[in-house]
Amino acid sequence: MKTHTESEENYIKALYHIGGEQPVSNGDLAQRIGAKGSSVTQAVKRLGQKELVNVVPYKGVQLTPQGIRLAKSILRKHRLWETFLVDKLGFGWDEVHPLAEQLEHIESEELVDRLFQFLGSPKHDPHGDPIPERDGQMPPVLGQPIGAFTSGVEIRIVRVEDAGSEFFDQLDTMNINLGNTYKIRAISAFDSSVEL
Amino acid sequence: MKTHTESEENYIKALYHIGGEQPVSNGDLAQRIGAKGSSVTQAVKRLGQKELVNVVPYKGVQLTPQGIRLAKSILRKHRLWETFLVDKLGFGWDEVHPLAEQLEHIESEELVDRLFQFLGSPKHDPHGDPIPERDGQMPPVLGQPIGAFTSGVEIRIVRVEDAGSEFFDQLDTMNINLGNTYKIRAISAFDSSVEL
DNA sequence: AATAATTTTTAGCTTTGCCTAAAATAAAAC
DNA sequence: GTTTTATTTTAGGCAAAGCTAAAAATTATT
Repeated sequence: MKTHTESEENYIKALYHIGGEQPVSNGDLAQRIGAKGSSVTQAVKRLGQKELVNVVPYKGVQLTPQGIRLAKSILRKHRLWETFLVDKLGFGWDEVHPLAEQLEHIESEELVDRLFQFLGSPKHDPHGDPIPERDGQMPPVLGQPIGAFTSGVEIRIVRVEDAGSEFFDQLDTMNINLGNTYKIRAISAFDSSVEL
Repeated sequence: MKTHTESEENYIKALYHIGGEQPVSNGDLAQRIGAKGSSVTQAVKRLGQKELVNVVPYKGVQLTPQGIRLAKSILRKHRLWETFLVDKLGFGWDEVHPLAEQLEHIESEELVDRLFQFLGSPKHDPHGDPIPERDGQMPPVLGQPIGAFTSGVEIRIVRVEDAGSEFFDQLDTMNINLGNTYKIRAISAFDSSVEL
């Protein structure tokens, strides 16, 4: 596995995040990366030459099998580091993302393997998201969307999907935490917001 | 504390390693970095504009107080990560340098503080080198150079100075390890090599 | 189907960081 | 104290990544 630049890895990650194995538009990618469309056009051209993506001009970009493998290995590192930061260093689960974003670019197979061991071979990260295995397999996603439940039912929060830090802050001030159990008190018919 | 590129940090680190607070020649720096002299000239010019070094053309480069502070903070991170890799992940003390070289560029004061705590506030890294404190103070250097002892004396190895991996390999095959105790059997008058 | 609006690409510029080759300066040797 | 040698700097190139502004292609609207 060759060595990639941080920027390249960020594109691969973004691609996987937005579209998974499906094609993604230039615009969506640009927005996610936080760069202008013209920069993205160039970037994906470079990725295309490295066989990490297939590019159809004016149509979209799609990860190749190689690209998917890389994306998963980055995700694996990201989620392992998040687990480390929370479980071992005592960070809050809602403040580790930016740090993991740096750590995920460290390259060393052995480091990842040892970290995995050290953390007790976790299957899910502190947000409840599945950690890809060495071979790219994905553990099952935990739980069900909160909208699947009805009023009065008791639920335990096992996963909070990727969201902006404002949402995390809100959960924080509302004292809602992963792992806790709540009872659904009411569900707004208007905007589907849930009262716990 | 602004944010610096990885390359910049590598120059600062190299400068501190070769010359400490003293000026360093373009050539020495080039050799250490593994780049050509012309590249170094440019690089130090950039560092000069950021007030990290003082440059006297044709004469040498010297770290400013700011530069020294940065150098120490990088060294602190480097040595803390090495400690982590050895103490927690079980790496050999002679194989962690390249990894620490990547990890030392992760930027987060809080991460460093928490890591320090997690490791039990260590004063020295796995090679026996002092870990700079938060404020830049340096714990005392352990032990004395092996040349300071005479034949027949019992010594314990507490520190192995920065050396190439060939030297580490040699120690490995000779079964010499940090922390172990040995008796000096003979000292060669010819090349000062020591038999343990 | 033709025009308008949106999206994507191309063209050209900027910075970082490295390179080679040539010019300038400093150090060493005669 | 010149001259030769070694070191350092300048000049000009190249690749990665970003930008803006203009051109081209696609999609949407009448």
